[in-house]
Amino acid sequence: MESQDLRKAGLKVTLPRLKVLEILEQTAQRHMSAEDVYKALLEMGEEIGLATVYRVLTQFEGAGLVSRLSIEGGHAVFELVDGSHHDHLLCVSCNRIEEFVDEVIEERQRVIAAEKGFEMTEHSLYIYGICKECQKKAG
Amino acid sequence: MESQDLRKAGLKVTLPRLKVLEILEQTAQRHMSAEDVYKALLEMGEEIGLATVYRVLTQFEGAGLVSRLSIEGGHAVFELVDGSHHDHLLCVSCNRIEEFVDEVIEERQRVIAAEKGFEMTEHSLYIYGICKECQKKAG
DNA sequence: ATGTATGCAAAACATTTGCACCTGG
DNA sequence: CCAGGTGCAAATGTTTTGCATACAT
Repeated sequence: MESQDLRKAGLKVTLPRLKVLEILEQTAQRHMSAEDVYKALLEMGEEIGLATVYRVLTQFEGAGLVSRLSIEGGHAVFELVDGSHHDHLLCVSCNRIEEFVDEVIEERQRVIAAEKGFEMTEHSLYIYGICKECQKKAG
Repeated sequence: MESQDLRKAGLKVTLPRLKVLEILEQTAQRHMSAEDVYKALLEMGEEIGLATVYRVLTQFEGAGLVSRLSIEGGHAVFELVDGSHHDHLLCVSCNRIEEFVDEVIEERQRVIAAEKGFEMTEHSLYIYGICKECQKKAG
């Protein structure tokens, strides 16, 4: 029951919010831009404005339901939060996104922030490259 | 003689390009947005259009003279390339940017990319936090 | 000369906002 | 009923582009 998630997050349970959450949960593609979500809603037959999609995603981010990736190249990409922190590997050729966790890197980041006198609030790590499939295609 | 750098990069030596390069080299602030560079040019009395600043910075990036940081929050920031790779620490309160290099992280990234079958082309790592000075101010 | 580079204004783009209307609790 | 949510269109902020003019070689 997703309405619980919304209520828990202090958000009124409305149709647009439920539908956006549904899209994020049910779409195979785990990482979606606001535009992607908007298009998915249209295909689903829901008449929800793009501005609302942006508002809802931003609220979800504030509520910790969703996190926003800041990838190179214009538009933001969102993913459902599943509790576990992770970083991303992006294929520059096919835009596939994979996730990984590396405790060694996490620890080094803490050490570096401490050395520089920073109180770390968050961090973002993206590795860009060409995935296995695209390497094959390119010969 | 900066004109050499431009010629070496395959760029015709023009006044706007020389001036932008000069700003990047002589400004205390190592990390500048296009707008920052544009304002610095105006203060210097140079009548160079913002569009040109963008074009020049993009060409410099292509030529490897400059690198573009993709920081959260809208506008891109540029820095002169000095040969050494490094990552960044950003203060979310005063926007100060510090640099660091960590060979352990570099190596782990290579390993992770290899494990996932990616041919790594580049990576970006930003640690966000509150710097020492801002911690003091905030009490 | 002549192929590029520049300046300006307009376009493009992702995202945000103002406001009248609608809706969930 | 009423605070809060939504849709639409217009505004925003950054970056890009078309085109006529100016410049480097």
